[in-house]
Amino acid sequence: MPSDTRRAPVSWQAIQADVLRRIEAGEWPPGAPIPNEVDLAAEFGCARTTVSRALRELAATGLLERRRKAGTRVALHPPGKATFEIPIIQHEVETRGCVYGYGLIAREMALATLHVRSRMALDPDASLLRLRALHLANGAPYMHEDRWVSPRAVPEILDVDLGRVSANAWLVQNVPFTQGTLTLCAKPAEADLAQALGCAPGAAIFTMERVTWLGRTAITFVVQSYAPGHRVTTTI
Amino acid sequence: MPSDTRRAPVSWQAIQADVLRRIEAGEWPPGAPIPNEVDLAAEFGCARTTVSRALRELAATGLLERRRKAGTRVALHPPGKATFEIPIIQHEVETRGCVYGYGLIAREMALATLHVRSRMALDPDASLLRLRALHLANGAPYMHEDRWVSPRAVPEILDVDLGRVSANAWLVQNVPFTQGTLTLCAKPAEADLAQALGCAPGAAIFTMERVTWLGRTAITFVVQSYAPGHRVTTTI
DNA sequence: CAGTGGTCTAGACCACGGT
DNA sequence: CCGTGGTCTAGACCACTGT
Repeated sequence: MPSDTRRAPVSWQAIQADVLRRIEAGEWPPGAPIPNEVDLAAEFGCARTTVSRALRELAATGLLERRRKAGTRVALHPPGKATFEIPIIQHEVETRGCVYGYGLIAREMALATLHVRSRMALDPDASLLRLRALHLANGAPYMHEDRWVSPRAVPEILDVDLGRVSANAWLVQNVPFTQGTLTLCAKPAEADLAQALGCAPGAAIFTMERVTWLGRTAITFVVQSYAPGHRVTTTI
Repeated sequence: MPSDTRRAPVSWQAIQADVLRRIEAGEWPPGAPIPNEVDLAAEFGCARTTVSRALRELAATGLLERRRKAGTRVALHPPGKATFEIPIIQHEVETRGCVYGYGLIAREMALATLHVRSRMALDPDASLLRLRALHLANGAPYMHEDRWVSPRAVPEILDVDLGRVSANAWLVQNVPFTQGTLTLCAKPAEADLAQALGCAPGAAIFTMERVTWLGRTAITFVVQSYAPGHRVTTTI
């Protein structure tokens, strides 16, 4: 009976981890070339495909730079891309162990302002659904939301009872989006925003502005203003 | 002579684009299951591996949800992950068409505060290099940086002339990092920060706090406070 | 149990881009 | 030119999980 000469398969995660280890250990310093895929495959005793898979993600995150013929190098400028998830507010609040609450402040049809039109790439006569709402954590103001929705993109929203379900939640469950733009900044609280959030006028407010698109049609533009002290944490 | 029956290879990008198109078109609405890999491979006339590759990235971005046996569905909560690159300040300023400037305000060895120690996982007696610096755009304050560097992790930095090269730039070009934590928030400007940035005390300041790690060793902790009006834009 | 995604293989061809 | 990464294939086995 012949001996079973098959190796245990080598996982791409294992290779990735080992490459990371060598970089951390200084074995492959920034800027240094690393062996090509064929050699690495031989060293690890696996198919080249597997090495490729392992290195692809490292290159995607920017830790490695790959060019045909030139080979693969440890990036000289570890570019550090940060990713963070756009939260579903209710989940976010409940994750912090608080009771979530929601209140609709205003609902109206309105002509888009110039600023909104430019962000959503709309015609000058575009009429949008404008919503202002407050999200609560344990009854305290958590985030104020000023939202514009295009009924042309999402006609169904006109029939939704947005006093009960937040536009955020409804859109998330009913309209997929394929692209989005997110802008982060700090703003002083305007008088009415300060009143809604229950903070002093001029307080430093963390603000997220978001436009989401389905193909080439803008679905919604929203300015979310968080109560003072809000922090967003992500991993690089 | 037999006719050449080979098909042109089907690229995973093409499959990915087509899947996206169907989702955008509403053919596969949120929550709906999509055909399994074998069926899709048959439909596209390619190997299952190629379909897998196409769908993997869509699942990674959260547009699709995949579970063994249950199959693949269009995500009900398109979670929207935003990614943005940690900028090299000089590049960022120059990209905006401004002349970059840099000034070191203070350089000292100091015991880490409790806050810094906890963020960097340091011993109570850890002595760190503390730097305060100002980055300028066209001579105007652009960003104030309060940085702590661990000489244990990066002893070479003690010999660098940080009056000429910013710690940011030096670290980026000389020390790779494998992990990092980024916190974003809005803060009112303290008196000395307001003076450094040339703004009113209490102004809303966009702040990024960052800790970077090489393996399990914290390299640096930095609080970057941007001049009022700063905005960060990313794509989802 | 059985269907589905996850992964690995060995081989092949191609595209890019230094030399 | 020709080395390197990028990709596709056809087949196989495995891991997870809903039924």
